[in-house]
Amino acid sequence: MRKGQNTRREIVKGALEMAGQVGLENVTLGALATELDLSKSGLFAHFESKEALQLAVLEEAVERFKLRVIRPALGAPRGEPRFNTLFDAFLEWMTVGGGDGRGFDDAAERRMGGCIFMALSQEYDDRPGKVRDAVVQSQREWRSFVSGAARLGVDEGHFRADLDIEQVAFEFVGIGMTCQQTNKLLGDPNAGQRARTAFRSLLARCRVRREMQPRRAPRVAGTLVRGSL
Amino acid sequence: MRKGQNTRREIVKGALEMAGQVGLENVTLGALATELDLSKSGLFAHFESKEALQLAVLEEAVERFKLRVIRPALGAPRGEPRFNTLFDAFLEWMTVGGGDGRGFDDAAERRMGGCIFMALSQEYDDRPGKVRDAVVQSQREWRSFVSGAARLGVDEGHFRADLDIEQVAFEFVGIGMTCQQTNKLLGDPNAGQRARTAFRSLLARCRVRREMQPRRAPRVAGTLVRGSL
DNA sequence: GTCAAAATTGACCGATCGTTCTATTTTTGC
DNA sequence: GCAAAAATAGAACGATCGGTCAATTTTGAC
Repeated sequence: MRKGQNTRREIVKGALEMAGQVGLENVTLGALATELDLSKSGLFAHFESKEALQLAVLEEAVERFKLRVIRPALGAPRGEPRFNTLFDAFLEWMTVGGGDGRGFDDAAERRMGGCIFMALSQEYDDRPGKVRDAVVQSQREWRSFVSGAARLGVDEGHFRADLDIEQVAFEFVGIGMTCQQTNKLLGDPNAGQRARTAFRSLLARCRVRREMQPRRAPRVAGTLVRGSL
Repeated sequence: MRKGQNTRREIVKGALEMAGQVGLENVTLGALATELDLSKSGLFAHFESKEALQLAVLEEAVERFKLRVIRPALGAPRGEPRFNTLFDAFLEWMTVGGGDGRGFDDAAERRMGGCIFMALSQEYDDRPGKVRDAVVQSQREWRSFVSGAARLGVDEGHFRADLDIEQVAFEFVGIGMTCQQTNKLLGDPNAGQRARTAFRSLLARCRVRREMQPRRAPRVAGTLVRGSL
C-alpha cells in the first residue's frame, strides 16, 4: 500500500514551496490543505506534529540540494574543475532555486526562487529546537563539503599548499549569499555576473601566492609577505 | 503632552527586539503587550495597524544602524581609513547587534545579536508590501553608501582608478552576511577573524592592480591581463 | 484643583491556529 | 468481490490572531 506515501510527498513538496514564500514556521496546515485540495485533518494524519512536517520539508530540501549541487560537482574531476563546477551549480541553485528534479515545473520553480537554506538560517538562528538543529547540521555539512572540494584542489596541486580551506568555504558561501540578496531582494539582474566575478577573484587567490599584499611598485618583485589567503 | 510618545518608543524597541528572535512578521501584539506590561488595546492604540508598527520598527533599526555604523565611518578621514572604519563598525554591528545606543543594556543586546536587516532581507524577499519596499530601500541605500566609501578611496588616490565600486560593495556585504551565519547559526567564535581576513583580501584588491589573474610562473612579470577587481 | 485631552483598559469580534476524535471513503491483498 | 487496512473527511477543541469600541484612568496646562 503506497497511496499515502505519495500524498505525503505531495504535502512535503507543497510545504517546501510555501516555506519559500512565507517561511517554514509560517507554513499553515489549513492553507497547505486548501492549496493541495485536502482536508486539514487528512493532511495532518501524515505527520505526528507540525514539527515533524517541518523536518520532512528540510529533509526534502537537502535531497534537492544534493541532487542539484552536490551531485554535479561529484561528476567533475577532483581539484579545480570540481571546485568550479560546484560554484556554478551553487550559483544556479541560488538564483533559480531548487525544483524537485523530476519533471520540471518551471512556473513553480521560478515562484520558489532563491535558496531556502538562507531563509532557514535566518529564521532559526534564534529559535531553538529540532528544526534549528537540523538546519545547523545541514549548513555545517555544506561548509565541510566546500572546504573539502578546496582541499582536493590542494591535493591535486591546483591550489596553494598552505591554503586555508575553511576560509575559502567562508568566502565561497558569502558570495552566494550576497548574490541571492542582490538578485531576489534588490532585483539586480547582474547579480549572477557579480557573483562570478567575485568567485574568479577567490579562485585566483586559491591558485597563486603573493597575491594578497598590495604592492606600491608592482614591477619590482621584491620581498613579498605571504597572505593568509 | 508626551507620555504617549515615550511608550510608543518603548513599544517599538520591544518589537524590534522580539523581531530579532521570531521575525518581524511574527511579532504578535498580544505577546508584545504582555512583555511590556500593557494591555493589547493600549498598545495597539499607538499604531493604526500592525503594518504601521512594523514600519516603525524598521525605521528604528535604520536609525540604530546609522548611529552605530554610518556615523563612526563618517567620523574617519575619507578614503581607505573611512573604508576600514566602515567595515569595523559593520562587523561589530553584525556580531554584537544593534543596541539602542543610549545606556547599553548588555543583556538585551546579546539577546538580540545579529543584523536584523539580514533577517528582514530573507523574510520579505517574497512578501510584497510596504515593509518589503522599505527593506529594499534600506538595503539599496546601504550598498550605495558602501560603494560611495569605495569611490572616495579612489578619489583620494588610495584605491585603483578603475575599481568597480559596486562589485566592492557586493563583496563587502557578502563578507558580513557569511560572518553572521558563521557566528550566530554555526556558533563559530572565529567568524569575526574570518571576516577580517576576507576584508583584508578585498582591501588589497582595491589597492593594487594585476592581482586578479593567476600566474603559472609568478617570478616572470610577463603580460598580465587586468582583472575587473 | 479643575477639566479637557490623552492614554490606557477590558470586553468582544470573526478568523485561524495546531491538534484530536470519530466517521466515512478508498485502496489493497487475497 | 470481499474484508481488512489505510487514507481521508468533518466537526470540534481551546488558544490566539489582528482589530474595534466604549468606558475608564492618567496626564498636563491653566
